[in-house]
Amino acid sequence: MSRSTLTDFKKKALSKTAVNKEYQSLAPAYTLRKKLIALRQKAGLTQEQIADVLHTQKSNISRLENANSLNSPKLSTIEQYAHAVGYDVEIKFTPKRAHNKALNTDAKKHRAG
Amino acid sequence: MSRSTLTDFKKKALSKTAVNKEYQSLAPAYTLRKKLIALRQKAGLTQEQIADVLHTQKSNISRLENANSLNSPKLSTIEQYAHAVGYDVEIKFTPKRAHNKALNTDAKKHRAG
DNA sequence: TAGCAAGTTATCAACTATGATAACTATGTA
DNA sequence: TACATAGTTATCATAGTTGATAACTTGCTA
Repeated sequence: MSRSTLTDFKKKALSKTAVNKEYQSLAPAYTLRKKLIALRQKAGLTQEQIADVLHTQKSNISRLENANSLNSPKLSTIEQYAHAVGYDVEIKFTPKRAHNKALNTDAKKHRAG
Repeated sequence: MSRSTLTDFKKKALSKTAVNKEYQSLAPAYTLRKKLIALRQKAGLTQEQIADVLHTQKSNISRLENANSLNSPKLSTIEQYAHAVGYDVEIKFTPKRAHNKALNTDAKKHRAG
């Protein structure tokens, strides 16, 4: 296992230009969901507890935190989740980084896990 | 007229807890749209030019920048817009500020127009 | 006046995120 | 073993965003 699977996934994802575009939008989604989970655990809440606060179901919270990344949540959904955990949401715009160069993580001897 | 209308709106909005919740979500939406417009103008692009890049229509761009604030865009939509203008999107979570206190703008002798 | 560019608003169809329910896995505990 | 908790996944209906077209306003220019 290890990283050959991930490498293959990247190659496939980058093979087509259209898919490449979608792949690029995966990174922010990933970091978002990791942030959501981190905030919730930091608040010491379960998915079900957040679901109760937001008057929804724990399955929906799970989907938001851990989706296929094929869907993109609404901004209001993120805000509601954030409020339930005690945070406000701010959208920051940073100058766009280089294109596909940034994806050559494997060539950099993979320092990060 | 002048600000009595706005005051009434706030009172109405704050009268019910449910509506209060929606009202609070207006501020982030406002700042977001202002940011979007600022970024576009900074890039020297028109709504139609962005629409072309994203393969959509200028009316949709206008709606995104200047909606009733009754709708909440998808995160991917914001990201696509940002990319068209040369920016990446990052979602920041800041500890939630105080609740309704911040809404007592009228009591502060309304310094802003 | 006419014409053009930029942006807004309204409308409807198509797409998709969300709400809700249920069944499932994994873990811990008695 | 049984039971409970936490989280995941699948499914469908509903709600809401987006796509697309058209008509409109405003400002600028000839």
